[in-house]
Amino acid sequence: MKRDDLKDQPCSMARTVAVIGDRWTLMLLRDCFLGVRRFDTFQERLGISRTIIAERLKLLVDEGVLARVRYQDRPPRDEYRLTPKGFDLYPVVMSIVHWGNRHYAGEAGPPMLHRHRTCGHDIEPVLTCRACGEELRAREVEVRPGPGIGDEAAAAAALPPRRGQTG
Amino acid sequence: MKRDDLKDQPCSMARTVAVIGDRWTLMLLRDCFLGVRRFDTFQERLGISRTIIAERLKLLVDEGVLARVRYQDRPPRDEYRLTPKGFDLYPVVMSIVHWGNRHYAGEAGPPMLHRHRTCGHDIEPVLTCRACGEELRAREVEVRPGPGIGDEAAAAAALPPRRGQTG
DNA sequence: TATGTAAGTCCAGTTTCTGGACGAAGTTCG
DNA sequence: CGAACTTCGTCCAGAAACTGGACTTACATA
Repeated sequence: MKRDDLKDQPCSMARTVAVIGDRWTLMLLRDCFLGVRRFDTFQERLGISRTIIAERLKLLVDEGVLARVRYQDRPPRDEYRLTPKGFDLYPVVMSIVHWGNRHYAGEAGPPMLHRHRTCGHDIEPVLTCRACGEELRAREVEVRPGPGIGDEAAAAAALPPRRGQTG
Repeated sequence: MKRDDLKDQPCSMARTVAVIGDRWTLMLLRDCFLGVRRFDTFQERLGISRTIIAERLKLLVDEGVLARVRYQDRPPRDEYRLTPKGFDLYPVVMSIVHWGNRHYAGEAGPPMLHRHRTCGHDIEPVLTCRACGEELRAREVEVRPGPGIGDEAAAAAALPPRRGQTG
């Protein structure tokens, strides 16, 4: 398996990971949700090679996660903005942040605080089922091959033998 | 910025990404939630170098995401199981899968289906606020430096100038 | 004794990532 | 005008990570 092969796997996790499953891409997305839009701001905040910034931003634009928008003409300057598809990544980003808060905050507490404007409380995010509103727990979720799995061989290989929670 | 520097950043996203922000680590976690526990099963399903499998599993064990548990003595054999800390990653994994289902499912539909045993419905996961139960949207979340940010310089650098949604 | 299984380690070649210099296209300053 | 500045990148050579495949360990079975 190579990096690009992930895109072609009959697995939504693999396909997503092919796009955003990379240290710097995830850090770029964090900054996008914090309102960063310009190349140099990304570069200064991350402190990594401009090559990588350019390459990752290009990938995210190609995938429709970010849009390159001209914000002035003379001289021509573009900025990078989250598309609706990009905004859909908010649960991913927020879940990652929350896990870090829970397991890697020091004595003092979390480095950043999140407040829900609509209710005024500090946020503890919970992943719930749209249908019943209950919190989703791995053990209460049943996974099975779906219509997009491909052929029977793929379906057979999708789940490991004799067990199953998620995927 | 190098890979290991992420661990020391005053940012929960960076600290989490330092542990799980890697293509193969994320794919390993997918398999863990599907019930895979053995080295060779991971290797066969992912089709990548055994070196990488060993290295990533070791990292996850060192970080307390997986536990290495002996399941037979003669010959000695260990398996890898999610710890409670590892199970806490379920929202991360499920959010990633859901984004893939939403944006990368083909005509036929998603490759895998998830059913909520407790209510019987196919799952659409939603990230909600524990306090008010509403769906979390980036624009309704206010971010500010918290107690664990470190010094004032860190707090000033945490948010980009003049904007802010998440982090 | 030969073969098989589970869980790794080791190695040399390839690919990717890195920091730092450089380029392009326009504006502003003196 | 000409020099310096801005913003957004590209280019390069060295460093690091990833790759497939062979090898190792420690038992079991035939």
